[in-house]
Amino acid sequence: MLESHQYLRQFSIKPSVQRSAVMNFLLKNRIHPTIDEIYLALSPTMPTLSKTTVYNTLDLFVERGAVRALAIDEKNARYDVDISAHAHFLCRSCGSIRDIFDLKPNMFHIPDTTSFKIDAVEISYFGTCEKCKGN
Amino acid sequence: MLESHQYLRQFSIKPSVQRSAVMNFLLKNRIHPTIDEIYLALSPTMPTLSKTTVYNTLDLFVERGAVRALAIDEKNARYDVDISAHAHFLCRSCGSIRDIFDLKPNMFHIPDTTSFKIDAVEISYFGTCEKCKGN
DNA sequence: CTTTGTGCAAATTCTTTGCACCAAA
DNA sequence: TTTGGTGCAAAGAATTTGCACAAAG
Repeated sequence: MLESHQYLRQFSIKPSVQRSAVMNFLLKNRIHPTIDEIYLALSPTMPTLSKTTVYNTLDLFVERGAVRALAIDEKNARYDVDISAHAHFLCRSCGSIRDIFDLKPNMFHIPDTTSFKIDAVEISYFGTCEKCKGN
Repeated sequence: MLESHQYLRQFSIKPSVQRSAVMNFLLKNRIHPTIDEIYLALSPTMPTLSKTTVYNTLDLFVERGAVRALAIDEKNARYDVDISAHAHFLCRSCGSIRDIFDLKPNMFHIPDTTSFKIDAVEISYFGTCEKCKGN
């Protein structure tokens, strides 16, 4: 939890008990969780935690560049602490998301456009994960 | 409108007045519209049209492969009649979406994975469009 | 007739907002 | 104190569901 505390400072985020707990969860659980998953995971040990705070916290994290908000899941917002260039795979059946690191770096290249300005790329794959394939 | 009628048959979709109107709108307005935009555009000339029907219709179109549902916009579902391989650009400021066709075809290549099964790719760019750049 | 499609209203789900209280500097 | 953070309850927005009626074959 101390790690999370320090980690937040790197992004000029003032650590609070709640913020450190959320960041700690993100760092230890690389599952691209939804707001609800984060809330449900933390509320047992932090009974006073509110979902509003989880929303506020992640908005702040995204604004400060500490986490990426993913657009891959139409249903819920998903968050990723890994801000390096990589793609994602969403299982349509169970909704789990996994990282895809082994792509050519040029896939994440941002095209040079004169008319409009691109500042981010997101590469998403969809399909069925190994667990769901069997069913 | 007759075109839309024929177009739907290609995807084994039984044309109804509503379905043809929705498909006609999609074919003539390549703006990756939301459900609401489609509904608002059609309801003046089809006063009895309901939003439920627009939802049902697009679910059917997606299921039959006649349109693609885009995950690029966190707020609303967006639909694209162009099912060829291409990427999208979302303007964070005004929410407009434009097509990006000039990408290397290998960007849309689906990686061979043994464990899980990929069936679709989506490449999304984010930034500011020319109109919004000025403001 | 029988099956399929449509549309209303209600319900659900996710997210945002307003505001009062708490905590840290 | 004063500023910023938290959390409750209510509001808002997008989507889904249940069901009755209409249309098509």
